[in-house]
Amino acid sequence: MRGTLKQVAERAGVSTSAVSRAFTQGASVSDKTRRKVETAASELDYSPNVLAGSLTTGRTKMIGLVSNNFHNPVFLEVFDLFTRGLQARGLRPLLVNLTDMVDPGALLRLLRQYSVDGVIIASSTVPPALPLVFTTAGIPVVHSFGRYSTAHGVHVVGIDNVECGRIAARTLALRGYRRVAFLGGPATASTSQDRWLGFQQELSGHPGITVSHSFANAYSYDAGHAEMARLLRDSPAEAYFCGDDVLSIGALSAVRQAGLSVPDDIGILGLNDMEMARWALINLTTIRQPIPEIIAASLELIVAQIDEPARSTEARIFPCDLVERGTLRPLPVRISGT
Amino acid sequence: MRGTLKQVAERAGVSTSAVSRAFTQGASVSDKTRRKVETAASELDYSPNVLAGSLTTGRTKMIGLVSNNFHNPVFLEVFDLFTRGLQARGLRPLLVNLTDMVDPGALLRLLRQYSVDGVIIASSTVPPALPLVFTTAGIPVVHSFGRYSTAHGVHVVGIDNVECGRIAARTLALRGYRRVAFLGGPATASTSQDRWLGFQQELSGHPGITVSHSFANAYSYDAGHAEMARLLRDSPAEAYFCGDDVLSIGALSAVRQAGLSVPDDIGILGLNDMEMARWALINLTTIRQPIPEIIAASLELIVAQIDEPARSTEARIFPCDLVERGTLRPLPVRISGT
DNA sequence: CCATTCCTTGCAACCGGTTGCGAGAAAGCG
DNA sequence: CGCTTTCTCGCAACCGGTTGCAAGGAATGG
Repeated sequence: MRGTLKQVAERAGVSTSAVSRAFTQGASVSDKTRRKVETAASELDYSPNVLAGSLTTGRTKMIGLVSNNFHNPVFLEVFDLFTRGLQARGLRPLLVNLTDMVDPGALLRLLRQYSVDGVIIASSTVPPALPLVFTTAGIPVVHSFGRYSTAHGVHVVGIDNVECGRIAARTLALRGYRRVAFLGGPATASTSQDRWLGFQQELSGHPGITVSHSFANAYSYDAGHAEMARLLRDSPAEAYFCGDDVLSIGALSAVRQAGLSVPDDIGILGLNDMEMARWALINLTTIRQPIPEIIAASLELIVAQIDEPARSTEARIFPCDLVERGTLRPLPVRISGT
Repeated sequence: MRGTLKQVAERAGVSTSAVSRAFTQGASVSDKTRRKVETAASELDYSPNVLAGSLTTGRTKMIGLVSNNFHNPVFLEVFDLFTRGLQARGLRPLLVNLTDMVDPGALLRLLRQYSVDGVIIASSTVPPALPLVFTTAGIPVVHSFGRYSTAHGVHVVGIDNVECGRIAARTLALRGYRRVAFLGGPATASTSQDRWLGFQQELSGHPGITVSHSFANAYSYDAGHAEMARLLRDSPAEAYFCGDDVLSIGALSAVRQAGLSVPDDIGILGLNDMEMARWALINLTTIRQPIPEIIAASLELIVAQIDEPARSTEARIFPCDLVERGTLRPLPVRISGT
C-alpha cells in the first residue's frame, strides 16, 4: 500500500495541512516546509488521492464522455482528439458506451455517482432529452455533433446539416446531374432530416432536376450497401448524396458490384471526410466536417462552463466544405467571360 | 445540489448507518426501514456517491483502460467491446490515451490518484515495462494484445504471433508462391519480430522458396503504401505477408496504383480481419485475430485478479485462422488420392 | 411465561483529504 | 528597536460515506 497524507506529515514532522498545502497550487507554504514535505513524499512514494480530495473541493477532474457511435470509424478519431484534449487540460475521460443504455435517468445516476465535473455527449443520433437531463441536474454538459436548433439550455457544437444538404445539392447541380437522390441514414436521426431538408430546399430552385430520397436503417456499410442494391433494381438516379462516408462506401460497393461505374454511371457524394475516404481504393468525393475544430470548441465550452456555471449556453456551428475526389464527375469546363 | 446520505437519514428518521445499509447489497436491514429509506431517497433524488464510499471500501469500480492505438480502425471495435463488457459488470472505464505519454511512472501516478481497481492495457506496441509497473505497485493489470513470452507477473491475453508467421508462411507456400516477403510493422514492435521469426522458421523448411523482408515505420495506411511503393521500384516478391490489415490496404493500394493486379501479379495477406477487410472494394485475404475472445478473457482475468489479488498470473493465447478472400491466388486444385 | 438466540439499529471512529480561523513567526517600516 | 503588516502553519471541523461494536428488540424454544 502506498503512503497517505498523514504518514507523509508524520515523517516530515509537519501537520497534515502543511502537506496538503504543499501539494496545492498557490497555497501558502514556506520553501523549507515544502522541501521537507517533498522529500518525505518521495520517500513514501506518495501522491495525493484526487477522489478523497474531491469530497471537499467538489471537483473530480473527471468528464463523462458518452457516445453510441462505436462502429463508425470517424469516431476513433473523435475519441483520440477528445481524450488527448482532456488530458492536456488535466481532465480524465470516464467513457460511457451508450449502446446498451436506454434510459437518460440511468445515465444521469451513473455519472452522478462518480461526480463527474462535466459531460460531453458525442453523438448525432441521441434524443435531445438526453443532454437536457444534465442541465436540469446542474451538471455542465456539451452536446457535440448535435443539432443546434434544439439547443435549449445545452451547449451544442456541430455543423449546419441543413446547409450541408444545400451544399450537396449545389455540388450535384453544378456537375450537371439531372436526376439526383438523397440516401440518408436512419429516417429518425435529426441529421438525416436536416440534410434532406436542405437538399430539397436548394433543388426546389432547379426545376429541371428531379429529386428522390430513401433512408438506410443505420449509418453503416451494410445498410448503405443494402439500400443501394435495392435502388439499383429500379431505375436509379444519376447521383446520390449519402448520409455519411461509411454509408457512401457501402453504396459505392453495391454500384461497382452491379457492374456499373462510379462516377461514369452513377455519382456518389459522402459526408464527413473520414480518413479512409482518401484511400486510393475508395477515393470518395465528400463534404468535410471539421472534426478537430468541433472537438476543440466542445472542450473549450465544457471547461468554460465548469469554471462559470451560470454561463449562458451557446451553439457553435462550423462550416463544411467539399473535398473533391473521384466519385463525382468533374465540373463542366466553362469558358470564362468578362 | 442533490441529497446526501445524511439528509436522507434525517428525512427517513433513521441513522446514517441504516441508510448506508439500505443501499448495500446483503446488509442487515428490516423491510420497514428499507422502505422508509427508499421513499426518503427518491424524494430527495438521492444516489450514493461511489467515490466517497470508495474511501472506506477501497473499491472505486473504475478500471483504467489504456491504449495508444487511436488510429487503427480495429481498435474502435476493441473499445466498444471493452466498454460494454466493463459496463455489464458494473465497472467504469477511465480512458487513458497513451499517445502523448511516455513515462510509465507518470501513468502509474495518474491511475493511482484515481485509485482505479485495475488496469487494462490494450496495445501490442507498448514496452513490457509498462504493465509491470502496475504489478509492482500492487494494482491488478492485464495486458491485452501483448506478447506472452514476456509475461512475468502480468496477465497477458493475445495471440501467438510466431505461430501467425508460420500460418502465413504455410498459406503462401501452399498457393505456390516462390518468392515471398514479410512487410512488417515497426521493426521495434514485438509483434513484427515474432511474426517475422515464425515466417522465417516455417519457410526454412521450403528450400525452393526465397524470402525477403522489410519494415514499415508504423501500422498505418500511409506507411504500408510508402513501403510497398518503394519495394515496387526494385524487383518485388510474388506475395507479401503484411503486418496488419491497415498496412495491407496501403500496400494493396500502392500495387494497384502501379498498374499491377492483385492477386494476379502480387498477392497480399493481412492480419486482424478488421471489419473493413470484408468490404467489397478491399476484400482482403487475412489471418483472423479473435478479438471478442481476447477481450472476454481480458475482462475475466482482471475481475478475477481484483477479487483474488494473490492469484498467480497467466497467459491466454488464442488461435488465429485464415480468412480467404480475394488478395491471394486460390489453392491449386489437387486430385484427391485415397 | 421466561430464557436464549438472532436480527436490527445507532453510536462513533474512520477512510484520505481540504480549509477557515487564529496564533505565532517573519518581514517591513520609521 | 518597537510596531504594524504579511506569511506560515497547526487545530479542528468537515466532505459523503462505511463499518465494528454493543445494546435493544423480535423471534424461537422449552
